[in-house]
Formats: sequence, structure tokens, C-alpha cells
Amino acid sequence: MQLTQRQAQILETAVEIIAEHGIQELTIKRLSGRIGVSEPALYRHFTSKHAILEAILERFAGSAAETLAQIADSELSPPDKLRAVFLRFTERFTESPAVSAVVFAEEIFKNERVLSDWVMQIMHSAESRLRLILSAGVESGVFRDDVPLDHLTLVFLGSLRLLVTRWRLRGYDFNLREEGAALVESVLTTLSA
Amino acid sequence: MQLTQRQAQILETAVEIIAEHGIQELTIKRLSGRIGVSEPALYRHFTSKHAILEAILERFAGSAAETLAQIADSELSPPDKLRAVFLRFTERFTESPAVSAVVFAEEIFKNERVLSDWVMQIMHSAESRLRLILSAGVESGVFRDDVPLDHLTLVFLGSLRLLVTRWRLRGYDFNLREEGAALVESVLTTLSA
Amino acid sequence: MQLTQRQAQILETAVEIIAEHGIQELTIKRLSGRIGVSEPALYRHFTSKHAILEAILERFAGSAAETLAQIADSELSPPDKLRAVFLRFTERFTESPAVSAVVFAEEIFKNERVLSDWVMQIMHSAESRLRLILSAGVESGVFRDDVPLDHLTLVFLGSLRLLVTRWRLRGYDFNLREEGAALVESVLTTLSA
Amino acid sequence: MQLTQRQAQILETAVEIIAEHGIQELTIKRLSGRIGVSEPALYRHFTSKHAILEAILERFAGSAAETLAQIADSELSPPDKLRAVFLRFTERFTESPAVSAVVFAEEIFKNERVLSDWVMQIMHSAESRLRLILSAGVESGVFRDDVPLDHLTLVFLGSLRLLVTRWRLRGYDFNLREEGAALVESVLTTLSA
DNA sequence: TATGAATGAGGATTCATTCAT
DNA sequence: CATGAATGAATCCTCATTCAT
Repeated sequence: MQLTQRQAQILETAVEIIAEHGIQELTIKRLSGRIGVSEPALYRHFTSKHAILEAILERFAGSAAETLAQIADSELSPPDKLRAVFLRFTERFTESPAVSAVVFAEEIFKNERVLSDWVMQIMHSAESRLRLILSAGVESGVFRDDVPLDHLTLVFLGSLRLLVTRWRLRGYDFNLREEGAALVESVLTTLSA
Repeated sequence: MQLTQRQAQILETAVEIIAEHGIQELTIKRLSGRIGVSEPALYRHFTSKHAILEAILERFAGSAAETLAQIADSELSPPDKLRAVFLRFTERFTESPAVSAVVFAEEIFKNERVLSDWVMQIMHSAESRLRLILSAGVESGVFRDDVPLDHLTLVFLGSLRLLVTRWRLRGYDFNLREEGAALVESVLTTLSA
Repeated sequence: MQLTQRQAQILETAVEIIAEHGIQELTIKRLSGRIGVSEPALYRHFTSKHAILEAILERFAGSAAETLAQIADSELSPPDKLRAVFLRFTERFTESPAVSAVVFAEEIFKNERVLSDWVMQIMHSAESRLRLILSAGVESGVFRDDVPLDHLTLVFLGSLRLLVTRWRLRGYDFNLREEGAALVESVLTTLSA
Repeated sequence: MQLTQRQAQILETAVEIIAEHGIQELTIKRLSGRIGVSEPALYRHFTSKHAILEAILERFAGSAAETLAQIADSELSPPDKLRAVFLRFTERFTESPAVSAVVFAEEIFKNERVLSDWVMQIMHSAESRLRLILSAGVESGVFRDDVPLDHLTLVFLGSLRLLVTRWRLRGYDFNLREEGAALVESVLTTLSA
């Protein structure tokens, strides 16, 4: 679904608000006020607040899945694929830090079943892809095989998540890309055979 | 601050509601209804909703800090200390799963500066303690020294967090203690020298 | 006032909506959506929603008055005139059931003084004509004279109205024309000298 | 369900508003304003606007059914029973004219399925009772048998309804009880054997 | 003639909180 | 200790209507 300029602006602004103040503060009033239009105006562009949240998720889910697929299908070695994952996501979040707030805070969509299911599904598919990469690495002997695949995934993803979470909570006060690049090397070190 | 029985009940119920439906659903009405008293009754026990959230945080912060201190001060070897951390926290969460929801979702306290600062502080002090344990392990040669200490901490804490998060999102449908025990062994394997 | 095709379509659709869902559901949005044009488009054809209701009333008022005049001025005997009244109206309603909903529910125009006055006037003039017919019948000895003329009118009109109301409430699930034809015979029987 | 004083006041006021301006004007704001409390105050007494309408209907339905049952079960002759029906209802409406507006305007509850079904059921049960009374009269020879029972019912009920409707539309400007008493005699005359 | 975008007013409802009892 | 009643502020959303294009 192609977004109009206004729709894109609305989503962007909504994400900003969530990042800054949490979903509890994402109200139609605040959102419209920030954009500079009246409240009803939003309803010309989205049928409901729910639809706005849905669109946010959809957009991120789409791009994230695409990014992961791209990396997974590339010719890179497994370690380089993991580096690429870190790189691409930290880059993305650096560009629009607000997105990280929305995406890593599953809590946000908690009380809208449809949305929380969506979040689960996104996480699940991301994990599957990562597992495949790690699995390939284990088989080719670059990653250690003395640890269950699931745990490798957990360690990898957990590290990335916590780094981003920390960055968020600290008000984006360090260079996520650089820290990410450094962290992934450490993680690769620990995961290497 | 010693809690009355009623106060304890209120906190417990509040945590349950948050765990089940997110903070957005934690309303005085719902809370009082679930407890079986009128809404004003709650104000006899806490001065405000804010105070309730604060108390929740305080309680967990206290017990978590105590637990960590105990472990840190024990005679255990560094790896055993890490095992103990996993064990104690997964036990705690298994006992009252709701607590995990509240504690690992920083988002929850986001829009109350006082509370979010508190969360930050708790996390920070927990990290410091972990870093000390890891540091001791590195120096004694049981943990690898080819990776920065901060990254070791991040990997360790990130894994634990993600495991708990996953458990929450899946509706507590697996045995967190067992999975935690297994995971910590894997993590220790990857972190060992 | 001659209606354009579009205007006629608008009125027809409005009447349908009212019949199906009540006036509360007659909104410009719903109306335009059902017709398949944008909301502002309606304002090309009617100056306001009020004007649409007015036009609906006007159209029915005109045709009803005409019908009644025609019957009144015909060469038929009084009983046959009453039969004709039943016949013509039940036919009209059968053709477009929605019209009955609008016309017999004075409530619909209640909160627009102009319109509710109009309704009153229509009803009043219809009654006058009926009274004249009945009066002629009384004088010619076919209708009973032991009952005040006003009551004859009330009985006649009340029966017709209730039959139509019942038909409406039952979702137009019986043959109004046939039932009307039967009922008018019964009514005539009771009104006959 | 026993009503509190406040609940009774709310229902009464709601009925008044409907009578004066139609349901479209029955808003929580207007209702609360008229009573002299804030809008949220109403929600302490009724869970929703719907519940208010339901209660209105329930109350009338109950009393109407009771009245009819009482009359039906009395020792009166069939004609006297019909007189009593007219009397009791015109009395009731004279006491609180607003009630007539609500009850005879089925349109009012149209777009709330639950309520409109309720209206239908009330009407249906009232009709059944009337039919029984008329049937007894036909069998005992006081009412004419040259007209189907259903038509007798329709004529009787239609007359009563139209009288009340007219009274409403004219702003209650005539003495309903007296007019009703006169009308019922005429109706009885026409229905007599 | 039609539309996309916008709006002020108002809709029902929920919120945390207060106060008299 | 507890409650019933109340409230101001805010929630999401819908309304009829306007205006530039």
C-alpha cells in the first residue's frame, strides 16, 4: 500500500511521539496538533488510531523482512551476514531513532491483539532467518557447535536488542553504529569455533 | 517502607493487570474492581496511581538489588555466580510471572520521569554488579579476555533478558527455570576462556 | 420544482437509508457513499441536508395531495373512494416501501420545526379530504350517522396507518395491497349504516 | 430492578427530552445538563446511553403489560374492558405526556436492534391480549362477527394510536382522556353487533 | 460537475481524583 | 476503612459543511 505524503508524515510523527513519550501519550489530539491540523483531519488519512499503529508496524515489518532476506540471500559468509545485520539495523535506527523505540518495545502493541500478534510474527520470522544463517555457519565450521543453535540465536539477538534498548534509554547519546560494529565483533568472537 | 496487607494486595494486583493487559489497562477502576473494593478505597492505601507504580518499582528494585548483592558477596566462583543470577531471577519470575512483564518493559514507566529514572538506575546498578563478577572471572582466567568487559556484560544480560521476554510473549508457556539453566550453560561456554 | 436525475437519485437513496436504518443513520457520508460520489458532491445538488429532507417531504406531500384530490374529485361513490384511497396508498408504498417509513414516522422530522410543521399540514389536509368523503357518505346514507364524523375519520385513517406501520415493522413481509384491500372492506363494514 | 431516585430522574428527564425534541437530541450532555450534573455523573447510574433507553422501554413495557393483564383478568364485560384500556392508557399519557412520545414512536428505537426487537415484542403481546378480549366479545355476541378478528383489533388499536399521535403532534393541546372516552364509545358503536 | 483536504462543534465514554458521609 | 456520587480533563471519533483545485 503506497502512502500519501500526509500519511507518511502522520506515521513519522506518531513514531516520534511514541519514542519520546511512550504510546500512552500517542493521542489523536497530540498527533494532529504536532502535525498542525485538526483532529478530524487525521481521519481523512487513516480510518482509526488502530490503523495508524498497524501501518507503522506494517512499514517496519516490511522493510525489516526485506533487509533480512537481502542479507540472507547474499553471497556473504555467515559472519559477514551477521555483521551486515547489525550494520543495517543500527544504521536504520540511527537514521530514525524513533523507530527503535516502537519496534523493540513489544509492550507498545500489547493491548491490541491484532498488533501484538503481528509483532510476534515479525520477531519469529526474523529469528528463523537468523537461525538459518547461524546454522550455515555452524556447518561450515566457523561457528561453534558446542552450543545449541537456539542459544546462539538468543545470544546474538539478545545482544543486539539490549544494545539498542540501552541506546534508547540513554536518549540516543552514543553512536549506535559504531558501538554496534564493535559489539558484533565481540559477539562473533564468542560465537566462533 | 513496610507494606500493609492491603497495600501488598494492591501492588500484586496492579502487577497482574499490567502483565495481562499492559499499563494502558491499569486503571484505578479496573484495579479496585479486581480487588473488590471501591475506587476511592485505593486512595486510603496509596496517595495516587503514580505512588502505586513507584511502589511496584521500589519493591522489585529492592529485592533485585538484594539478590544481586547476596550473590556477588557469596563465596561462589564467577561462573557459579552467573548461574546463580540466572537461577534466582528465573525462579523469581516463575513464581510471579507478572513481575517479569513489569520489570523488563521499561516502556511501562516511560512517561513518568521519576519512574523512568528509577528504572535506569536499577538497570545501571545491576549492570555494575554483573560487570564486577565478570571482571573477576576474566582476571581469574575463567572468562575470555579477548572481548571487552562491557560486551561480556551485554551478551550475558541480553541473553537473559531476551529469554525472559520470549517467555512473556509466549504466555509463559515454557519452563523458564529449565530453559534458563540450559541457556546459562551455553552462555558460559561462549564466555569461557 | 423539477428535479434533476441526480437530485432524484439522492432523494431516493436518502429515503432508503431512512427506511433501513432510521434518520439517525442518514448522514451525508453514508448518503454520498451509497450513491458513489464524494460528500461535497451532494452540495452541488442540494444546499444542505435540511434541503434534502425538505425535498423528500415536498415530493411525497405533492403526490399524496394529488392522489387524494383525484380520488375526491372522481365520480366514485364514497365507499369506492375510500377503497381507492387504501388501494392507491398501499400500491404506492408497495412500489417503494421506503417511502412509508419516512412518511408515517413523524418523529423523523421532529427536530426541524420547518419540516415538522410541514408534516402537520400534510396530515391535516389529508384528513380534511377524508372527512369530506366520509361526510358525503353519511349524508347519502351509506355511512352510519350515530358516530361523529371526526371519529369516523380517525377510525379509517388509524386503521390504514396501523396496517402500514405493522408492515414496516415486520420488514415488509406481507402483501400490503391485499391486506389493505381486505382491511378496507372490514372498515367499510363497520362504518356502514 | 428497583430504580434509585437519581435513576428515576434520569429516565424521566430523558423521556422529556425525547418528547420535546426527538431522540436525535437526546445526548448525554443535554441530559446531564438538564439534570444539573456533569456528563460523567450519568455513568455512575447507567452504564451507557443504550442502558438508559433500555430502562425507559423496560419500565413502560412492564407497566403496560401489567395494566393490560389486570384489565384482561378483570370481571368487566368485553366492551368495558376496551373502555378500561382506553381510559388507563389515556390517563397514563396525560400524567406523563412524554411517555406517549417515546412509546408510540417505534422509530425512536429503530437503530438499536435490541431495543427495536423489544418494541416489537411489547406491541405483539399487547395485540394478543386485545385480540382475546375482542374474541370473547364476538363469542358472547356483543361484537360483530362479520369482520375478521384481526381487523377488529387493528381498528381498535389504530384508533387509539392515532388519537394519541394527534395529541402529541398538537402539543398535547386537548384533553386526551375526554377525547379518548368519547372515541372509544364511537369505536364500540362501530364494532358492536 | 466533482473531489481531496480540512474544520469547528459535538458525540459517547473513560480517566484519576475528591469529598461528604 | 470504606463508599456513593460527583467532576474536569481527556479519550477516540463523527457530523455537516467549506474551500481550493
